Amino acid sequence: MDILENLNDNQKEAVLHINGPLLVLAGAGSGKTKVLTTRIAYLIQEGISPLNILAITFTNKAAMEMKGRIYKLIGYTARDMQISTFHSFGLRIVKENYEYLGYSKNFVVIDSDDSLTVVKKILKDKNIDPNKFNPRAIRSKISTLKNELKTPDIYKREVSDVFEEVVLDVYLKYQSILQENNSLDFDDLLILPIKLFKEKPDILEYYQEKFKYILIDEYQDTNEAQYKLTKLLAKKYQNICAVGDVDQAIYGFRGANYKNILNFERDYKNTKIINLEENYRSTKTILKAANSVIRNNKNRKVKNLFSNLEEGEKINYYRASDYQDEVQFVVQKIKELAKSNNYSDIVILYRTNAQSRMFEDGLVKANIPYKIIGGINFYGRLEIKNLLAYLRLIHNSQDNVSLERIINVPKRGIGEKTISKLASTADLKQISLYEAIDSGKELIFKNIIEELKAKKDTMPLVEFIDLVLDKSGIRKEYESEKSLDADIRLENLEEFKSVAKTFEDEYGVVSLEDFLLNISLVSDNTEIKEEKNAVSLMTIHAVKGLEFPYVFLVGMEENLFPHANSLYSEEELEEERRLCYVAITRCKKKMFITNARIRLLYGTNQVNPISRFIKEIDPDLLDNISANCFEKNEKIDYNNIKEEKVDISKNYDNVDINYQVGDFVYHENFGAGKVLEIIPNLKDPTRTLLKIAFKLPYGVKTLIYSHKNLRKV
DNA sequence: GCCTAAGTGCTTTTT
DNA sequence: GCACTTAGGC
Repeated sequence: MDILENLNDNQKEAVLHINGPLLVLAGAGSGKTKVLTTRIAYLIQEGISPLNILAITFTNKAAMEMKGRIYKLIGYTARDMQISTFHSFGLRIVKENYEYLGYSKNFVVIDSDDSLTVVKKILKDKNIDPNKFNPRAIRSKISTLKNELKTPDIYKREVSDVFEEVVLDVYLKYQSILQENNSLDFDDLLILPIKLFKEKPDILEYYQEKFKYILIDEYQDTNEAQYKLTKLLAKKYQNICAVGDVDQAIYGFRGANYKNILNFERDYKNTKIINLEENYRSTKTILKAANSVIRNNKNRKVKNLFSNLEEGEKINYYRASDYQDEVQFVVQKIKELAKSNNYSDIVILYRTNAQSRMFEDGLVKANIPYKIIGGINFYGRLEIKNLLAYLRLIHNSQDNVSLERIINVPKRGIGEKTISKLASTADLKQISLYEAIDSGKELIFKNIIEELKAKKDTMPLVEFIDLVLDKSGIRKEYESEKSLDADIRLENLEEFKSVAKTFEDEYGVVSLEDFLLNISLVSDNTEIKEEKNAVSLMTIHAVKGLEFPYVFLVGMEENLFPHANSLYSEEELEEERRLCYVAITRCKKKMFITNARIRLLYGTNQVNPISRFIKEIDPDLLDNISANCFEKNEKIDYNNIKEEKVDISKNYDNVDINYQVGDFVYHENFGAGKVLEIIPNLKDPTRTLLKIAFKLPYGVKTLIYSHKNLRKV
């Protein structure tokens, strides 16, 4: 089989380039993954050992996908090469060099939840008011600093206000706590290898020899640490192939710097640059829409991405009355599509995870199978986190964070007092909390852990997990509760066992250590419940790299998308726009864009303007559909009226018009309505409220509202 | 130490 | 709407 068969000239050129730096600027849908995978296959075909190849992606999903495609091309010869995310690559390096880095063998990797817990604890110990200094903000600042490779020492020099002083203070303590607990956070997985490589040239050289051929996907999304890490590794042989697209840089918020890709030529002499500009994915209409949006970014290199596919259908744009209407529209359209397509051809994309729930409800009611990708993490569930904390503590008794989490789970009558007593003993003797336990109810707990510790290597993983569930009392607690909630938790624990089972099946006998380390980097639960034919729901960030024939882009309102937090920064706004570009370019055949006139957000009804991104799309490409309103003199069915208040705090306007009950009115956002009641405000007549019935596509809704944006008809 | 009720503040996106 | 925190009664 000729692996070069289906490539165009530029793609072929990229594949055939073996030695020396190569930069592939690959527009959306231009066959980027194809180039990467074929190139790897070609390298191996040309006699380069798979052991010498390192390919780095951003998500586990992308890594899996890439592996699969290479296997398809050249079979399992490819098994020996390293395809992983930056973080799992970092983990590998740390695992191979933990001693030099000052950790012991049973180190654990903590997730961002745990690191937040650590920050909160530090604030408490230092008597810093978490209401004044937001723990999340502090954690995220520390993470940013770490990714910028700024140690506390370096940061000290630039601290300029109280918040930063607090950050510095917490940062120092945070690092020492992690070290004491023999645990690393995600950021350490990038920084520690860099530290190692800088301090130990011989070790660096070993890895340079090992990974002579390096491929980096989504190079525009690398942050300082990732950039440094690659640079160190590629320095000797310069056989680095970076693939990326500046227009798809969407991780600025976590320190990614798209300029890394622009500087590639400067960093690596004699770089060969290849542009991939033909899009094989989307119809002309969709590509034009994407281009018309991204064109509004000032900070970009103009490029010419084109499609030779058919013109295609126009983009459907539906401006719904409210979120329920928006959901109904989407559900309706999905039903229509499902007549001649698979559910798996359809994706619903939103800006924030919080938006997923209402679509989930709608799909459940309509009996449409769906899967949510990302969002509330399987491993983030309480029962799973607790079980994991047990496993971690059994594995690493230095892990104070895990101990505190579960010493009283299920309830054993151990409270704050006992823990602080333990903490002071531990502090005094310079030992861990676990080691400090010597009496009382705590000792019973310790004995359970000791017993489990002794058994951990004597049985298969799944059996051991069962044992932990039994001995800890977790299972019994949920079983005796007999509520739906408890049943779900038990089910999740069973699910966790099947994760372990799959892991064992794949790798043979595995140690608790390997299992824990492996699991710490898996964040998305997509692979756990493999639903074959289902509509996908995910954030736009999560959809990067994927494609679907039918795409619903929902919630296209100002404040939501672009998100309220990014409205005041040109940089962030451009990132939002790139995000929109990513969303549109996922679509192969037909796209649907929706928004809602009233949106239930944070518990109140809000009214948001239409997203600027919709306005940036050439109107000729859009097919507008709007919600119907009701006719003058139409009878209102008062039996089925839902009454809702709109957040009217900003909506007062001077009142000149005298409305009367029964008047027909028209409102910019809600459409036609009828005045049902006038609610006077005696203190301030300009603040008179009206109770108005508005007709929405699925029924009548009553809103209490001011006069703003309202007129008589 | 546990439980409940009431109060508070906030929510972008991910490894 | 929610998760999270706090106060107060048991």
